[in-house]
Amino acid sequence: MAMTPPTLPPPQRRVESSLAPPQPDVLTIWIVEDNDLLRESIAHVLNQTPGLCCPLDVATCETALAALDDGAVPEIILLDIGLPGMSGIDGIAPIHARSPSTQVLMLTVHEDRDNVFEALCAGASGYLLKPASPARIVEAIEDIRRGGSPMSAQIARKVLDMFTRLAVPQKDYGLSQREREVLHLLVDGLTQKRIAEHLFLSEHTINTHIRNIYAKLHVHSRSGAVAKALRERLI
Amino acid sequence: MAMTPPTLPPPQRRVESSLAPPQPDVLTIWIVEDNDLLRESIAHVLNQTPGLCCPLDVATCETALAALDDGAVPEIILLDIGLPGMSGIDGIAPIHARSPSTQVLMLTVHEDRDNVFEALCAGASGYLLKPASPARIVEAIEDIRRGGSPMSAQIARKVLDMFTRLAVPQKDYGLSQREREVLHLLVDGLTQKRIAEHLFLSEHTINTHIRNIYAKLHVHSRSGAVAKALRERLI
DNA sequence: TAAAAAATGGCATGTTCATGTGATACCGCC
DNA sequence: GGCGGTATCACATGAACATGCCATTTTTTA
Repeated sequence: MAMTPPTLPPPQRRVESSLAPPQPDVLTIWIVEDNDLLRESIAHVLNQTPGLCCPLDVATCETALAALDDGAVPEIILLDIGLPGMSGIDGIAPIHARSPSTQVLMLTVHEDRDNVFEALCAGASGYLLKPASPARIVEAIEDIRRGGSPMSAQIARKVLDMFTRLAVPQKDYGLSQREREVLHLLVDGLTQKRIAEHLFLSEHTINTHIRNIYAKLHVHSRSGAVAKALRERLI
Repeated sequence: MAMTPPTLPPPQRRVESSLAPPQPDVLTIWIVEDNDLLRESIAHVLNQTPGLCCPLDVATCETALAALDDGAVPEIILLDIGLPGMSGIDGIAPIHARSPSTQVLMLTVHEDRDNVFEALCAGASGYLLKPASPARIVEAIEDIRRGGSPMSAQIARKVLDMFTRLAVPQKDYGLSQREREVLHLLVDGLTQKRIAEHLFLSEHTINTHIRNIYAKLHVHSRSGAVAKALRERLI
């Protein structure tokens, strides 16, 4: 089991107040992994690496969440996907709810593409295959520190596919600059009068623009224009 | 300049009809790169690698498109981002228009994140930093062959961010079944009257439903309801 | 430089909408 | 049995909208 006390002393002060010289840019990393050996070995690797620090390693999401509730804010959490109780995937959202700045790096045995992908969708910053060499672990953490998301090419393709599927063909209806502007305000729900006020124009002018937008988009109502604008990302 | 004849003989038959023993799963790769030395050196690497074959290397997109027009279908095209004339990014769409199955691997000198990202959005399958070691080149191509998208962790994060930004939280406004039905028809641009006809109900009833929808979504107009429905995927 | 496109403004009219204020009826549930 | 939610229907009214038809000015483009 995890050797974590039910309640933690404020952990983020531990680095600064420890015996070691103050390290302003030491990365605080937690590990959530139910395999005790693996967890402790990773923790050891991290604590041996200059610039990294692993003050907390636990076996369940619930324990880690409790620690977050006590006010600790790690930069990174290594989170096993296949945990007993609350799974790693389910743990991502509550972690981010408690500490939005914390980046979550998933740990997974096999490159289970669906699970990894789901984790990334849930907000994970990347993943690490275990067992990973110490070098690979540190490399992944460095990737994250530099604002990257370590993942295999296969997973990257999956994310990319999902992304480009959402990217709509982008038709061009020949809207002018002004018309796009008015359309944007239409989508925001403004009335003709409000749009006129907002753009310092006559209400009649806006009316004309709206007509032209309708003609170009082949619609006959605000709803139609708004729907088309949002669906085809014209705004 | 590129040493490519204006018109090509059907290139995809060259492998099978060559002196070498037939290789059913040889990958055909083209290179589009204006640096002659680099291009030829990559071509050399590819042709030296068992299972890979580079029958065409050219200096401009236009030349490659002409070759595609002649009916050649490479599995992969290595495409420089910074080409004179038509840029690599602009070349992706016409390439896919001519040969949808061809995967495009971008070549770029510096990890110009915006350009690379744009290329991926335009349909590229990954990218390769140049100069790349022969091993790295072959590795990237193998990634693609296995259905992956080689990219750095930084770029992966960018794609991931863009993707998760599109994934909306999915709030629940407590809409009833009927209300969702009406909302859907609203999004489709129907008037109250039409909706009433469509559902065999009184116009008054639809009016009431619309009011209730407005109240639950906290909006005061059709446009507002439509915008919220589309933006938050309520439909 | 002439034509085309965009931006601005106006008047008029019938239509549709948003909202206030009702009513009746059904259904699940504590 | 009563209470809350849903679904249905009704009348009324001022506001907003869609559309027809028109004119002037500026900017862009051929």
